[in-house]
Amino acid sequence: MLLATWNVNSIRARLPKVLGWVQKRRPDVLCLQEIKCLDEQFPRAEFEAEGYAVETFGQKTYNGVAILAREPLADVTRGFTGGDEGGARVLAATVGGLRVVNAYVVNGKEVGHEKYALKLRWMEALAAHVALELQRHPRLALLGDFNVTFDDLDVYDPVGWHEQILCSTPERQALARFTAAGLVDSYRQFVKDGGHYTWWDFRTRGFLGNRGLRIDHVLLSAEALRGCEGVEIDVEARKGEAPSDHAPVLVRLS
DNA sequence: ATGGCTTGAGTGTCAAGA
Repeated sequence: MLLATWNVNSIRARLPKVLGWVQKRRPDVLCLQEIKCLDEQFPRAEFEAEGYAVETFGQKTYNGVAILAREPLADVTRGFTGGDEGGARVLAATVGGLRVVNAYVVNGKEVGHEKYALKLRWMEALAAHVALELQRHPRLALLGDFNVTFDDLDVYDPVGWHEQILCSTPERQALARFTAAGLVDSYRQFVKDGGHYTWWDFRTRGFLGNRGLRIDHVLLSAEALRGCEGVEIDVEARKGEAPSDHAPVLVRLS
């Protein structure tokens, strides 16, 4: 099973890019973040025509997540207890015996901002939710845009980003709650060196100099990790006309 | 450089992203 996550920064603005990528890579499960539309505005028919089942949890203008899968999506849940404050950001479903939890973590704006406090609260509530999901579904993947780096290996300029948003100690501690609950950062099981990122700033043209951050993650339970054969950040998808500012992350599971 | 770029909303310019 090929499992993927991609913050597409508007599915309607990115439709040709995402459709072309799906045709090329044929992921079995694709989790999307920042679809930025209502459920009824999602280009469902275009993906169904490619053989995908589609579940969405959207809202007007901001946020919004979706799961596409080549097998039926069962036990679909939208949001979680304690997560309403952040908007439409978490969508879960079971596919092929794997519990898939698709998350778009609150950005937080800047350290100390009220949205930063919301981010930390929201992540704590999500950790509690995922712990419950893990009890019921030992084979689980929590994946998406976490808006947090694990450590300085995930940062192109650790001095410049020191204790800044996406890199602060409290955010990293909140991220560590997921690993403490038994989930593993699949990427680091395979890639031990730095310089591998999933997001690059539009404004500074960060992609040109690979000035990026690794903030999109695929976390796997021990049972799911046992079948993990490889990981990839598809930087090719960050190139070309009108790309998202994020690249997709893929994992191969047996 | 509270900037630079991109999107959505809505038709002038701001909010939000990370």
